[in-house]
Amino acid sequence: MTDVLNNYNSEDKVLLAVDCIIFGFDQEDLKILLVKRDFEPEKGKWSLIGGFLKRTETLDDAANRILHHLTGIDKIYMEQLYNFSKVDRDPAERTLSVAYYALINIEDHDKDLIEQYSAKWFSIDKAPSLIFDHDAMVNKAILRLRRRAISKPIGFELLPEKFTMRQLQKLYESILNEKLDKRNFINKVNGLDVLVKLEEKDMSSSRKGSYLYQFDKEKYDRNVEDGITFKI
Amino acid sequence: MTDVLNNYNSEDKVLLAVDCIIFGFDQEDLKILLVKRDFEPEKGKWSLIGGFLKRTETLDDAANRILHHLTGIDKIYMEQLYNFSKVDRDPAERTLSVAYYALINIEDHDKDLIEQYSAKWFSIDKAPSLIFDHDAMVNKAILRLRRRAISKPIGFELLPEKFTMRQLQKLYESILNEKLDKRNFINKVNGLDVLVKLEEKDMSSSRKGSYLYQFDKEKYDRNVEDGITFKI
DNA sequence: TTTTATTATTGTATTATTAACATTTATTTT
DNA sequence: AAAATAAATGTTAATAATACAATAATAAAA
Repeated sequence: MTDVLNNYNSEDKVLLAVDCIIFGFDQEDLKILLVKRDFEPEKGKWSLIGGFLKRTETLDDAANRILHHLTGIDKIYMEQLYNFSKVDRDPAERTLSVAYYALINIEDHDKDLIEQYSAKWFSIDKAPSLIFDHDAMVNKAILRLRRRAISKPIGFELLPEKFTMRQLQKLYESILNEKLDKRNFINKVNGLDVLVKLEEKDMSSSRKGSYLYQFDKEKYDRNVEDGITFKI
Repeated sequence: MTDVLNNYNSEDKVLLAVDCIIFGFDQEDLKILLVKRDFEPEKGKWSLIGGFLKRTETLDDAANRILHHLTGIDKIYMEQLYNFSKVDRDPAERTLSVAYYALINIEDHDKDLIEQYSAKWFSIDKAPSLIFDHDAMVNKAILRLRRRAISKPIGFELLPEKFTMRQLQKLYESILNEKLDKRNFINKVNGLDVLVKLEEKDMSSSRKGSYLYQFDKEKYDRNVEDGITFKI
């Protein structure tokens, strides 16, 4: 690159990390996926799944590549969260990090495979403290997740294909970190008209059994567009 | 830095730009501040106010430094918007850009000084098309601004210290890009209990004159905390 | 001084949404 | 047959949002 085309030459270049906050849900708790870091600095400590941006890829690409490389998880939808840029956030070298977050259904992904990569699921409130500013990243991601959960129905990503109302409610309760009223929750969800009630019942939780529901992608897209609120 | 301390050495480094979407309001239109780019590539075209991150500063610092350097505007609150990372977004060299946005009161800042730096205010819908992906940045910023405007009262930043209800309504109408009902707007705003009504009147707009209002910072902080909605 | 023109100010009735709240039903186990 | 368990269901009250138009204050013009 010559000086004729640009005068960027005197500008500083930096390392750009991408760190992923992967949320999962196991019918009880909201969880995040962490890895034991296998290189210096902070080798051996728990951290978010992360890596470095390559010159030839977008941040979205990098996030997916890194997640795949460290967990085997493939092609999930991640959303950019924030750029963390404290000058000494990584003691080894000036590095900025772009945090990404995603929601996945724990069951959809091979647990053994994930553990084999030495990644591990932790309940949000039982997670170890993390390297660098990763705790701050997780906190920010939780806030974002909460805002998202009340502006549109979440569930597609975190629940199995078929789920009970109770499961959906538990998911919401763990995201919002508060108890919700059963009847109001169901009324609200039904009002959104994005679910189909199946004939099928889930018998695992009670004698009576509870109906299973499914998201209806078409209805979802038709009805959810304009930022409905889900405050319950 | 030695290999013992880290193994980042083989990682790519990139240029990181910071581009600022500066919103202003002149009692009529929502505006953005643009500059004529004075270096290659795309020299002479209109662009957002931008520059490069230095190794020794945070992104927030860089945004403020760049804004100050190009417009003389100092120490305003800017918020990080998004990191734009298309591989060929800058044809000259692999560069990512972190967009920041801010709201300022046009009158508060020396217009001549700003123009002297060859920066210029443009109404949102009359702005020229911009270099690279800057139009996409502006669009994203407008969406963010809209969401912010309905989740908490905006005005502090964009209006003069004393303003009329009509001005505040005009501001909202230009952000949301829709007509609002006078009476409902006023009722809603008064319901928030963040303004103080002054004795003083603004006589410039009518024979009757209209009362001036001021934001009450304390009330604002007390009442606005928990994400009230401003949907009107 | 009266009239006219202009913009500001104000309130109510209706509708929609949210919140609070407890009983009955289906089924299996004892 | 009784007991135990979790699921399913609806109403009322409170609050918030919306639609809507007449009156008041003043300066300028006649």
